[in-house]
Amino acid sequence: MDRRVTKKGDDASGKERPTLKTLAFMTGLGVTTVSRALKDAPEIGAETRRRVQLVAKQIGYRPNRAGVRLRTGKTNVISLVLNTEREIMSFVSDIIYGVSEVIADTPYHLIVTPYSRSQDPLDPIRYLVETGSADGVIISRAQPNDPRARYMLEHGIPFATHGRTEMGLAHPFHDFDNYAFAGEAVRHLARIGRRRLALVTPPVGLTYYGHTVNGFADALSEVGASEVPFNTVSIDHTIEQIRMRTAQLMRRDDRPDGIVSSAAAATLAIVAGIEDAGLKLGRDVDVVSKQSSELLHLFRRELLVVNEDFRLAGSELARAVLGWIGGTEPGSLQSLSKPSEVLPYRV
Amino acid sequence: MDRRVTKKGDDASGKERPTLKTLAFMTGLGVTTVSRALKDAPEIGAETRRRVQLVAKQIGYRPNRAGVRLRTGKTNVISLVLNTEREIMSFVSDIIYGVSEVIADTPYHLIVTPYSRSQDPLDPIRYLVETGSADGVIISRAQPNDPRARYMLEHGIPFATHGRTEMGLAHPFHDFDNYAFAGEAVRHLARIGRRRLALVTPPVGLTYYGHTVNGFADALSEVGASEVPFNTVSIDHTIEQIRMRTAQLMRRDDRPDGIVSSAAAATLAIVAGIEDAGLKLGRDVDVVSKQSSELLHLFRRELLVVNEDFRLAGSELARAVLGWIGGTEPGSLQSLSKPSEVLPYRV
DNA sequence: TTGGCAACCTGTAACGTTTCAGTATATTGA
DNA sequence: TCAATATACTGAAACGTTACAGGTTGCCAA
Repeated sequence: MDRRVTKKGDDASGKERPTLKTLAFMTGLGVTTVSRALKDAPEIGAETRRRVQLVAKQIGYRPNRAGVRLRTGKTNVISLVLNTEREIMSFVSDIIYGVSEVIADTPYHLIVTPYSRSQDPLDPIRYLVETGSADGVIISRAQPNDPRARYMLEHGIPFATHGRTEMGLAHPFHDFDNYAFAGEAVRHLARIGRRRLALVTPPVGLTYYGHTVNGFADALSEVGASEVPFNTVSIDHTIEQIRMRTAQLMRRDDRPDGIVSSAAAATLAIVAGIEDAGLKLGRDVDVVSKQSSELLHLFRRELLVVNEDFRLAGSELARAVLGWIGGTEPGSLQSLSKPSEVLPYRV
Repeated sequence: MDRRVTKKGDDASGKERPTLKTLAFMTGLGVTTVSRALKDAPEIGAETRRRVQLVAKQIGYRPNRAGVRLRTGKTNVISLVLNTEREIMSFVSDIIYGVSEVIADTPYHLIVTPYSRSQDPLDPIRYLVETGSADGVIISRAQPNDPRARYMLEHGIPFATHGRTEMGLAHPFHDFDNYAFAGEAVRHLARIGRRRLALVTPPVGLTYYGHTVNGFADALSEVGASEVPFNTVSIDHTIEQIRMRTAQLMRRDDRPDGIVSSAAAATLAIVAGIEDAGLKLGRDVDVVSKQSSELLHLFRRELLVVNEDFRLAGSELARAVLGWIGGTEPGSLQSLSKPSEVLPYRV
């Protein structure tokens, strides 16, 4: 079955989508000349160039992606690789929009490549590399020793990671300064008189787990507060688990009077746990939490929040991959975003 | 610049990605035969077919997308078109995962095509159709008279809408039964003694605005309760606006004792507004809200919720587009999902 | 024996693009 | 004046795939 409705020939009539051949016919030039004229090649006369570009614009010529891709191998695709189970909800939408903003006026398309719990996180990456499905890749949940980053470096495909790695290899990344966040959180709690602090960590194994834990520990000793260990949960646990274990913790005699939480969803559970234990937020205990949308202050006005902007992260990551694809030194495409101040309830 | 690192020739050695030519060389057959053997064409001998398929699997042959696309026009791409400003956060992530689940074991890729406030919603659709960038499209925020659906029908590109249209034209859709939701909500409120009800509607202009309003009105007269008009906001308004106007409403003498909310984010604002007015949820007023993740019960235990499953919506929409692409009658690819019961706080 | 036919396989062309290796014309240098 | 050279353009080939229009072989009926 031939997909064409009518035979086109060289006549350039009809409603078919224009190709280089159409342009060549209309301008009376060769296909090669047209192709080069459109990309401002120097060996094409200035007038010819303008003429071709004018006609191209007039008839709305758009290069055929399949043609380009087949010939050059360039896909004009950026792939965002996401974990279907563990990714934070607002992260997904914000980062997509952030990426979109940046690639909107480029020829790039964004494809979303998900993988699930059951799979090796390397699987989708291998697929992308082996099939050459993308010119660049964005991954999240970076690990200190990240096999995905290593694999992509080995195979020479440009990528950017959300979060840093610690492999001594330079690659683009964007990260939120979680060391600073945890530190600020501790200092703020200390400032309002809290001395016994607990931390609800990021998932063990991700790089920013370490950053957060270190920021927390360093600030603790700086302000002379003490830590109440709370290693039984991380923000990757379910709402129910976090809630239950927080309640357990808060019923103990040596319970904390301040908690630092690395994610908004976990914070909802933490607060529920606190209240399950019959305690009151703001009186018996204060909680500082990261959030990426303005919801926590509506939830409990007593919550102390620090904002992390995922849309910004998306934009930065997109800029970074595009930069690398465009030939910029990967080591220079790294950015770290500083946390906002700890914000108390605004009336 | 030629992208190939080494000249391949016909020798099938090296680390290049295998093509039909490679397979042809290895099996000693012609390229055409290999191509047909892989798609189980009847004019290929049974043994040859098995042999080719075996070799193909062994060396991990994967058809080149650009080749197929160029030759056949088939992109193997589904595009999800999203509004960057107005889309509900959890909607984006859940629907993406829902779609992904379905296309995971197909050759399809998912591309996300966003558009913003400033643009005509038809723009991205036109782009997709004109450039032939996708085999199928999923759109959200369906309107009774939806120019996007009309355009795609006219241009013969398969699509599915999240929400129904009312143009008398058959096309695939998935929708949540918001008429039933609003009705159930009203009946539940009546059952617990609420008589003066207000509705926070979906965005005016979307089809499900009408469904919701009608379900609300019909149930009101069924149970003999009265409506407190609250037309100054919809769930597309900002948190601040909803909060402020809810507070205003709740300070009036004729304030409602029951509110039905069409979205979780709006509900947070509504509750804040209620409390701003010095009233207490569950005592002075009850609120029934739709939600798509389990957060509202953590927020205020007194909230009454109905769950809407966006991941399911994503799966259904994907199945629908794929069905249409596969030749199924579009009119038969329609589904409506019934709301859960109104759930009070679970201990 | 021969013609016909089924079963199985093959080469060529085309999709739209870019690159390579030119060609034709005008311009320059001596 | 003639050759060398720069300028402006061109055709053919190739990327990997599929559709079309054959080609060979073997077998059977006449």
